[in-house]
Amino acid sequence: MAGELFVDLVRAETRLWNAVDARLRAEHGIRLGQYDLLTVISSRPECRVLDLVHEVAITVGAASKSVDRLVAAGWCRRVANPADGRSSFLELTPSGVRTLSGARLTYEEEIARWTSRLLPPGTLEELANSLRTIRTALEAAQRPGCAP
Amino acid sequence: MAGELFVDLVRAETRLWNAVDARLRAEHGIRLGQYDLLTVISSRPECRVLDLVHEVAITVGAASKSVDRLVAAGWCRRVANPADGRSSFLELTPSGVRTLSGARLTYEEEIARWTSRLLPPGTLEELANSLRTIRTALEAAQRPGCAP
DNA sequence: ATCCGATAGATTCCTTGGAATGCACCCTGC
DNA sequence: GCAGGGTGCATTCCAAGGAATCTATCGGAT
Repeated sequence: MAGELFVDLVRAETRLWNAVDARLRAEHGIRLGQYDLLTVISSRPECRVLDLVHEVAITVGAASKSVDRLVAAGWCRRVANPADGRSSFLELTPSGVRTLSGARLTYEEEIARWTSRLLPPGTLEELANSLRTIRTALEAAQRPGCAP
Repeated sequence: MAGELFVDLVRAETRLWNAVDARLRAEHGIRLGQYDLLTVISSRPECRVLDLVHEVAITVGAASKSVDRLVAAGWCRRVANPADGRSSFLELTPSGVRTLSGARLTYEEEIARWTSRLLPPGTLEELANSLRTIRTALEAAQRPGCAP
């Protein structure tokens, strides 16, 4: 039954998310969701709100409000997009860069604790490949213009 | 880097959750989170609110309110626990049983579409094993009385 | 140049989850 | 038996996301 695999996927993701979130909040004062968004912003040259939407699969409204919070926290700012007056480019502030790089070790360490330190290298690699395959297939299907 | 695996895990889970949720809502009028809870309740003989909390890793308050909604939807009821006046046992109503079994095919089918129909059997099995290993390790660590 | 549909995103309302509090009820020591 | 701490759950308050609406802007057709 595929359903059992799905339940394990959901439970593992939930608990791993909670574990990483708890450590990031306690040690760096940042939520995992925010860390995630900052990472996306920092890795894309001219990142807009819509790019966050497509990357993390939340609604436009939620993304817009999340960015508001990142801006309020001083980690991010909106700069005018000269080529399109409707949108802004998002970029990290120096404080955002510092927070992100300061939290990275905790992030990687806590994840490694429950993945690479738990599974042998070959198994780990196959896990990574399988998850990427599933992710890629879903992203391709959920991209604009796929009604059925 | 373990972080990349984690991102793929989160993105795959989010999008797979959304895909299954959308179909369950459209075809059976039930949210995936509710389907999940009903499944847990139906699979445990004397299920209490706290059992849901431990199984799906949400807070007591959230679980209590989720059960309220299941009751309001007519899928579930609380029956007095004769051995402990503080708690109730949760059980499905006939309508809950019908809804659950009616939705099961959609659930399994949509999940299979992105897992067993996407990966060869051996890879699939190893994916299931890895996820279960990670889940089990996290559940063991997050169980009552594990402060560090 | 202007009109019109499409797009980016901000805003509003509603639902849901987390954290903290309150309140029975259980259980142990005395 | 009855005080006092612990437990199970409901409730309250607040933060965050989804859906729908609204506004400004873009881009193509005329």
